[in-house]
Amino acid sequence: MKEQTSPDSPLADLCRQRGLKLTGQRRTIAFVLSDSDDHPDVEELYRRAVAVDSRISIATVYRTVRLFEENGILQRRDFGGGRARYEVADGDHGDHYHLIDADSGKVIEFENAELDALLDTIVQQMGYGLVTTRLSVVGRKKAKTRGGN
Amino acid sequence: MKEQTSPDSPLADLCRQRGLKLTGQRRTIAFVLSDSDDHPDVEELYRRAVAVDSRISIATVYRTVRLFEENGILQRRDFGGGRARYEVADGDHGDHYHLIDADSGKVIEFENAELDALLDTIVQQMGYGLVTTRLSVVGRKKAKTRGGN
DNA sequence: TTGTATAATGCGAAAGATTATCAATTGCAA
DNA sequence: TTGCAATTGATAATCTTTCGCATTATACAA
Ligand SMILES: [Mn+2]
Ligand SMILES: [Mn+2]
Ligand SMILES: [Zn+2]
Ligand SMILES: [Zn+2]
Repeated sequence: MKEQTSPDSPLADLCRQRGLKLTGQRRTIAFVLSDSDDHPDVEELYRRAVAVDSRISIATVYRTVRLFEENGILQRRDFGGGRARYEVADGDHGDHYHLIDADSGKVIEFENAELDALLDTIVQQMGYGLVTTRLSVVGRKKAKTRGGN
Repeated sequence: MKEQTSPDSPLADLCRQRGLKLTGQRRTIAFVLSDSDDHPDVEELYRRAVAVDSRISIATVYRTVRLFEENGILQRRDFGGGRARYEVADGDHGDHYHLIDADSGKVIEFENAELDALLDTIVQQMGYGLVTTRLSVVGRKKAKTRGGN
């Protein structure tokens, strides 16, 4: 008789690899995260998790998100607005950056090797080793056609 | 008979130029800000302001800091830690960036024209005009000498 | 499988930063 | 100097996140 409420997911496996106890709630939150390709805040994660398994409290989402971040499974982002937002940590490949549409708030990801290198060089020249880069740019869509949307 | 508690300052002049009513509290906060070359949070600004003129409440510091930011006089910074930090807005010259020492928390400013240009180019190529750059890097001091401090 | 030690959860309270409320005060234009 | 809208101080409210603690579930050994 199966009782498992949420399927396993890549993040659930990561959980095990880190030796974290895999509770039903964590499995559900891991599933929701694996299934997301945006940058939800805790409130939004909670909504998505409850839709999968209603036996979850927001306190556990807060706790799990923190645990996952401490274990390198999640990355916390700050796009302003006063609440933390989360996404699955980049694997091996380089970090990515975020462009926020000033009008819509939409978040657009981008990678740029030159930027990676330049930041590293700058920090090196200042006598430091680069630990973390916190970068997001806010932009406004250029009107390509007159009277454009 | 003079009653003016705080001297005028570059920021106080800016206040007038923007048509903002120049109250005693604002003059004091403007003076404190002009006098600072670091990145104080509101609590710290409050301390410094009270040292100059005790007739100031923290609510007014919050209000003033917000007003100044909305008027381009101040820039709000987020170095993590949950509280906003402030500094006088860069005048004409380009923005600067911040390197945070991972161990001491010390904030080191730097400018880099190549970085300015690269960010602008990247955003342009994505079809946007650059509005704001939010960038800070965390670094750890390289040991230059063995056994170094 | 069953039992147990331990870690995790749910719920509400607490904390910490910032904003809102509102009566009293003040800057400033007339 | 007056008048009045804008600002202030004190404090309550709000918002996000963390804590405390009794209850429950997981991992693991018997
Ligand atoms: Mn933030
Ligand atoms: Mn912050
Ligand atoms: Zn992203
Ligand atoms: Zn600075």
